[in-house]
Amino acid sequence: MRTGKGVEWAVHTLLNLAWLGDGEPVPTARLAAVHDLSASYLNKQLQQLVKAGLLESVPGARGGFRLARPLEAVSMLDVVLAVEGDDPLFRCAEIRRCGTIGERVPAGGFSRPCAVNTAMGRAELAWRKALAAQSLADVRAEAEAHAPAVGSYVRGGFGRD
Amino acid sequence: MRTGKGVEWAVHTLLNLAWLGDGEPVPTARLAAVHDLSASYLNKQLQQLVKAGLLESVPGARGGFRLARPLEAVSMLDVVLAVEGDDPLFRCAEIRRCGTIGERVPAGGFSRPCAVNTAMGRAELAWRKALAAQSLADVRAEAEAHAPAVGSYVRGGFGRD
DNA sequence: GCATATCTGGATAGTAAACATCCGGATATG
DNA sequence: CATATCCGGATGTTTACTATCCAGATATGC
Repeated sequence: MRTGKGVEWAVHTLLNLAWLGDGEPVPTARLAAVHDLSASYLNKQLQQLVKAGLLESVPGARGGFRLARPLEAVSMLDVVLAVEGDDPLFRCAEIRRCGTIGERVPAGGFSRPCAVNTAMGRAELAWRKALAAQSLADVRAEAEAHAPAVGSYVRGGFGRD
Repeated sequence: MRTGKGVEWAVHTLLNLAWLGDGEPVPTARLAAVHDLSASYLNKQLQQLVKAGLLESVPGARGGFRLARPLEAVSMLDVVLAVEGDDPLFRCAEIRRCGTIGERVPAGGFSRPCAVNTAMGRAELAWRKALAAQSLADVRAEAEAHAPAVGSYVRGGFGRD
């Protein structure tokens, strides 16, 4: 059980766009080149970010993607939900009611909640809260704190992270 | 991204064994029958629980599985780690250093930590703490709180949940 | 208007992981 | 010895993830 690469791709790409600074749209091909990613596939992830309102896309020549909001206004949870969807980490299959012996609940349902599902849900809520508490600006700040040599960022050629 | 069914199977099976009460080992076939699960596959999950020290197995005729410790001493995290392994939810592919443009780190590595990985790791820690804070006894209590009719539990034929 | 560059979305294919079954070997019961 | 069961490896099935490709729409610049 683990998150897909899309999350990593998306966060780094959003940070790259912020580093670039100007509001000029950047095409997928250049964003992909920064980290040697598949342009076609990265594009699919970016489309998800557009749908979620984190990016704006500009079609046509000289088009591309640009941030829809500042990094301060984007949480890690926003990115994860945009890329992975908002399905729960734990999907309760309700096996408790499928038994040949245990409780029989009419197909309609209307039973009390499954305690296992509730417990897993509490943990997922903690995960989401922790993700929501961290903005991309925080992540950028942390990355920079480890890299005091700000001058080493390659502007125009893209920095790293 | 989601947890496998093994977690749900394992938790319900552990609760079933606790409801049974006596220390007699219960064979996989009966445990599987309670929830209409595949006996062969459930057995694989139970083997993981044995390795993790949550269950004891008894080979031979009249053999089966029994709890290795009381529910109070087993956390939801114990079960999740036993079944799913302790790989991180987010696996950092270190794409930040793979770029043709960005930072070049000698293959040896020795760079500062990836801030994206750190942020995701914090969220996972919150998830694990929330799981560790809930014991199977808590889950059982919550299930029973919703089902005041204790007498409805089918002893000998297994209750539900 | 036209050639070019780019996003959009669907179709498709490849790969990895999860899910599930089967079987031979070991162990214990009676 | 016949039976019941756990154990672990081999194998097959299904699902999700990863990745590619192409036709269509849109915008730029000449």
